[in-house]
Amino acid sequence: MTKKLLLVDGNSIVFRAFFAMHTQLDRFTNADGLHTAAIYGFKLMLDHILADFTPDYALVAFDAGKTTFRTKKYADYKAGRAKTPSELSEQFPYVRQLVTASGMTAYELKDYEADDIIGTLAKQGDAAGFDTLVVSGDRDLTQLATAHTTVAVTKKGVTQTEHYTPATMMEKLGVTPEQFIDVKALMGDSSDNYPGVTKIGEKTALNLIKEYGSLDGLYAQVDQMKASKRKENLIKEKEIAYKCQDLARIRRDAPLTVGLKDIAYAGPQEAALVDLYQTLNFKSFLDKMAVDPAGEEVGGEEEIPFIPLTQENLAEVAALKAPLTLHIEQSDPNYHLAAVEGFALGAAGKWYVSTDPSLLQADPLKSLLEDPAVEIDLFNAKAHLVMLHRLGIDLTGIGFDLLLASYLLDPTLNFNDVGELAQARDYHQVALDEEVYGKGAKREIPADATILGHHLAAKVAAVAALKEPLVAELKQNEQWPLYTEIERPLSAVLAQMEINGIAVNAQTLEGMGSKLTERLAELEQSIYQLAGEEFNINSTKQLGVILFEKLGLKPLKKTKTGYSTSVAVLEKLTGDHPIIEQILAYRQISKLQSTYIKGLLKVIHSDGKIHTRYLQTLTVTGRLSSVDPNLQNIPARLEEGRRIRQAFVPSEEGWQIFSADYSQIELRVLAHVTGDKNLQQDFIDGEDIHAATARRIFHLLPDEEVDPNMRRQAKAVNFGIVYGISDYGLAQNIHVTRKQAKEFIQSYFAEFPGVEKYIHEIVATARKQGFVETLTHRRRYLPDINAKGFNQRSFAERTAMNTPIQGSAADIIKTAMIRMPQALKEAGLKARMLLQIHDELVFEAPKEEVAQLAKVVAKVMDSAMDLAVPLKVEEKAGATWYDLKKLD
DNA sequence: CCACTCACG
DNA sequence: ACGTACGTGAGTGGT
Repeated sequence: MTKKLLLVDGNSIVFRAFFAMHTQLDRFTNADGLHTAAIYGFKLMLDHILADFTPDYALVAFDAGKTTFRTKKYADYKAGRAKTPSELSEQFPYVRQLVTASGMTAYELKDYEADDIIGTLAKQGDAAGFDTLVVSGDRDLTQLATAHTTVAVTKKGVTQTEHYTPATMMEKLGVTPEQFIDVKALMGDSSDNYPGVTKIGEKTALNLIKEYGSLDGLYAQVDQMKASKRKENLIKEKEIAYKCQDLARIRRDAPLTVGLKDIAYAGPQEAALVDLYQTLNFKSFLDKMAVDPAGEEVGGEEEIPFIPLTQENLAEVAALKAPLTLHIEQSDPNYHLAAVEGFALGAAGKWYVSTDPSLLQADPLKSLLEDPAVEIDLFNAKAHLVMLHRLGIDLTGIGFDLLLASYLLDPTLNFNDVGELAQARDYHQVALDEEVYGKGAKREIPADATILGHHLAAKVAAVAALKEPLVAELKQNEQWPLYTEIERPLSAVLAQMEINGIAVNAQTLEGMGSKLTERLAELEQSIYQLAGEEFNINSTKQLGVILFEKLGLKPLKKTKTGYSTSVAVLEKLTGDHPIIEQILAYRQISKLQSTYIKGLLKVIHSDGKIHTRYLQTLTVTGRLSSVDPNLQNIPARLEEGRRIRQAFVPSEEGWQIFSADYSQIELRVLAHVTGDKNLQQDFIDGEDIHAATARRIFHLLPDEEVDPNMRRQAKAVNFGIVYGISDYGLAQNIHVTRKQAKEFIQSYFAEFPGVEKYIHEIVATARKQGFVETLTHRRRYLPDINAKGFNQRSFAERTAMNTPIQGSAADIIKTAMIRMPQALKEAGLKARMLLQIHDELVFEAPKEEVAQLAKVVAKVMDSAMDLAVPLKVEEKAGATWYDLKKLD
């Protein structure tokens, strides 16, 4: 058997682990206040690799200190680096202990970096005929790849890696590992503070090395290059290039004091590991070793005890002391249709479990669930509200919703199951649904009632166990009011809207469908004729071949996998060939047919209505999303698609559809949060906001008219501001040069200085605290705000800007929604709220109620939050969702 | 299971 | 020097 050698770049992996777990920094400390997140992440990664690779020899290399032979040669190398935060540096000694306790050698060498230790040993490994795996968070190490050395670079997180061999490097970058050094020589490395050649980035560097083979090859022929700024730079900075080459090259001959024979992998040293885990308070790793935090042996996966609930002992639940914890297991994520597989309920460690939903409907259990004074804790309140409603039970006293709480603490984490969430929180007494039920088509409820019983009991136990820490975190984040006053009451409002559903006329849809089928057939024939052959028009791959190879049209844009055939591309080709128009029409109609006609017909329930599900814990900004079906993207912009809305009708005779939408809510929020006086004044004056913006940025005189093109451009600038502006993006959008776009933006900032100031401040805030917040303290972490990749960092910066705007607008409409049912009731209205589409609420109401409804709804929406500018609501009513006409 | 395209705010 | 607008869900084709 070939021997296997594992070489780990300790420093870079620990850094990665630290930043990957940065948002959870506070959760990972031991009893002495030592931060442990990076140690934890490092261990996860190590276990992953060891399980995967099973080495015979293993070493983890660390950097020895600030000075190395590189800094001695070049004073600037790695200069200007931010100091390692103390939360991280304090963890390194433990990482080394962990390495040793894991049976591996930890090693550092004066004057050398970890890279050089690894490079040297990898070379020795190759010479000895070993298979070597190098693991690092740094892509520079890919230069070490050979036929027998693979380099694994961590991707997002720590446990996912991307493997580089000479072959995959050639495929991905088009250069050999050796050539990669020369690429670095030209492009430099900003994090290590060596510049490379001016104006040469990764793309250009790769192309040059591909063309000339090497740095030497390039300079041998540099005189023959055609005259250009780049040529000048290359010649002028030849010395720099070679210096950078020297810095980038990892040494393969470092004077190591260990050799392969010294670094045999010894396997985990249990006693040392247990000791260390106890110091660090790593409960989950102790669990895995079947040792409790005090050092006592426990039976690894302890099953949670439960009491089978039956008709006979049902009365016992009346004696349970609130708060109760409840979990109902669904057969399917769609709780409007799912069957109840079983449920668990109890308090203080006493868990009753049953598979018989009729027990829920029997007293005393039913009364308990319907008693507003009895607090019920659970995971996903809305699902429980809907399912219990189907059983005729009106759940009232919701206390703690684990799913909702977790979402508010970090909306980027998405959990579908108690087990996933619990494990992420280091609670390991509950299995994943996937482990118990299997996944996909193989999913099955275990026939053994005891297995199911333990699993459901484990779920309620987990909800109960996680309540206190999550509540504490919400309070610490100033998010408790957001939870109790917005999200928790909202879940009941949403449940009611979903239960209401919206009536859809299937005949109307079918009628439209047959017309569309005819038109599709015509278009299809005409496209085949123009193409000269039959093909699948829906296949972008086949379409690309027809357009760009057979018909010789110009491929204007590429995607990862081939030619782009998106609308933007096709529109530019209109006029070059008659087939283009036909394809655009085909696309439009086929979208309507498959997504909206067929798609909606499939999801009409037996009551003739569509019952969507709003996902309350999905988006990172705080908006809702809608699934099964998505009722937030029913066509509106184009007339042909808009007609789909004719099928959405009131559910009762003599009723109408009524809709109220916030006008320009995001720009109003912008005016509020930036405090910009000019923007605020424009809203207070109540003018057309895009026209007002145009007046300002184009410096129009008071008597000059705003022409439609100016207004259009100003509107695009306004959108751009909300999205986190860039000249490039704006230029793309309104088809002007980047220079012009830049001028528009500068002019905008000159007119709205408060907005410019806000943008700088919010980015600085994000950098400092690691997250941004909305008006209600809804939070989003932005770990990439300090990323070294320009793209990653820029994206985080735009997000820092956009999230408070989009998220605060979501806060406002959510507040209005919560107050709506009460307001309708007090006004004695029968109207029902049916849909929310981000800035719009859709209702159905008796025709004679509409005028009064308009007043009530406007008042609730206007006054939802007190901003520095007025909120404006536009209202419409009509016989169907299509026929809405403005009121007033 | 991912990439592409396109529907919405 | 880098190379994009922010946030979503669904249908289809192709591996």
